[in-house]
Amino acid sequence: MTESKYLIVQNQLKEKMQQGTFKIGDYLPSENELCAQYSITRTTVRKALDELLKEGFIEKQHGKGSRVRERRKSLGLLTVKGFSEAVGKNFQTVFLQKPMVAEWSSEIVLPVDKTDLAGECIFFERLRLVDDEPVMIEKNWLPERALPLLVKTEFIDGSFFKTLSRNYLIEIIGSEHELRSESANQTVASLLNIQKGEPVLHISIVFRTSNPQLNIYSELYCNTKKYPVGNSYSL
Amino acid sequence: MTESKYLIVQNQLKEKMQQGTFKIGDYLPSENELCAQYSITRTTVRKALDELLKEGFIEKQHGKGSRVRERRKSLGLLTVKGFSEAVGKNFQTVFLQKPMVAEWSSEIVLPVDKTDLAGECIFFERLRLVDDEPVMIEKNWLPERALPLLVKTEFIDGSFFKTLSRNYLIEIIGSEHELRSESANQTVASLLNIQKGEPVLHISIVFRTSNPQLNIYSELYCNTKKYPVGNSYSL
DNA sequence: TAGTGGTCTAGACCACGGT
DNA sequence: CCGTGGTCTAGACCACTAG
Repeated sequence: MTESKYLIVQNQLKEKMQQGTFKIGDYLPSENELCAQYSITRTTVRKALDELLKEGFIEKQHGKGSRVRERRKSLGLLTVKGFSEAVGKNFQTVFLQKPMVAEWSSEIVLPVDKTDLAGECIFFERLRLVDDEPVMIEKNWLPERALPLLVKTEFIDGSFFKTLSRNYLIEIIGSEHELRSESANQTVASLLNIQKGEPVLHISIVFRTSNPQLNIYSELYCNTKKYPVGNSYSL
Repeated sequence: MTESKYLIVQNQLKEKMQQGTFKIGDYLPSENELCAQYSITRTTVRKALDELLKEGFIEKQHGKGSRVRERRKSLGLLTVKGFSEAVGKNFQTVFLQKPMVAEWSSEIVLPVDKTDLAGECIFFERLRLVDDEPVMIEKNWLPERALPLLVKTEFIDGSFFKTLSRNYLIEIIGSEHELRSESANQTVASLLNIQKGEPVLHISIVFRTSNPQLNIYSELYCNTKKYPVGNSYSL
């Protein structure tokens, strides 16, 4: 089965937006121009644009045109997307602890599966910075049996999720979150370069993956003063 | 301007689903049957069905038909599930301010549409309690032109979203969030019955609805000490 | 007024699901 | 096989935006 025409148009436009050929605020070619370019009818062009609209890539203005929408700039978490993909620019990740075998910690807020608790645990911890300012501490625990080689693996582009997908063909299929506003303790405060007692956003997550053996437990501590945590949902 | 044909079909089908003429799991009339019933072409029928699909009312099965979907799944964060559905038991809602005409407030964090700002604004504010303890302040702003009668409307089961769906046939189709951990100011602290300066979770939301004229702007302030904000995501 | 997107018609062929 | 939804064509007219 060959790819349908509207999908070709849709994906080519999407690529051009992601690659910067069409920048935020730019108008796409008009529907009639796209018809000509691809030698297809307006119905088909509109189908492609409707999909892009639905996915939040563009906005339409009657009488004017279709424009590339502004993307969310904040930390876009609480979804499947990790930090690397979410933040626009000037971000940096520092390992406070590279993946190592460790104990299951009582710091994990959400309930840990019994079967996970029964086995070994891998732990790693990272500090996320934007413009050289620390904004988030990220602690992760996961069962060793699911990813035995992780301790020796370099992360692709510094992204854990990308590494999971590329090297292990594992995808995130769901997650549970709990959010709390807390006063920073000494450790968190000094890492985030704030005063002890200042409010931080504490996010507890369990990621469910396409490998039923692999749950990922994360505790995040965010300084939201400059960079609020963002999320957007469509459909 | 007269209502477009696809909107007529869409809304009549929606009504029949809400009134139980079509129940969950039922197949809708086929596209060709709908064409005949309304004396319109398939393109127009499909436009109506596509909208219902987008809003989560139906699911389509190639070769079989369009079926009334099970209830909406939980969406992004805090989303469509308002407080009423989200918390298990022993909860209570108190109006601090019933819907009234007001000014667009600078308290709204996310950008307000120009067209919204140009018109009147309706505001209402509620306090949510669990076991008689206040846990969340919820402030809402929305354009008056979209829901002119809201100021006189009683909410169904105390739920704003349920009222939107049943009385106005409007569904939430997307949302954007920003989360911050903040120190409570005097007003927030006294309403939540905590000390000034204690950390609170501040959530800013824009809900997008199936009525393009209606965006809902919300600012939430949560005491997360006992009741963290939860969320789960699937697929 | 010219160009844009919004709606709609009346066809056509294909791919999928069940008989 | 038939009926379903999925894709697509080649037109048409309307409503909105802007010069």
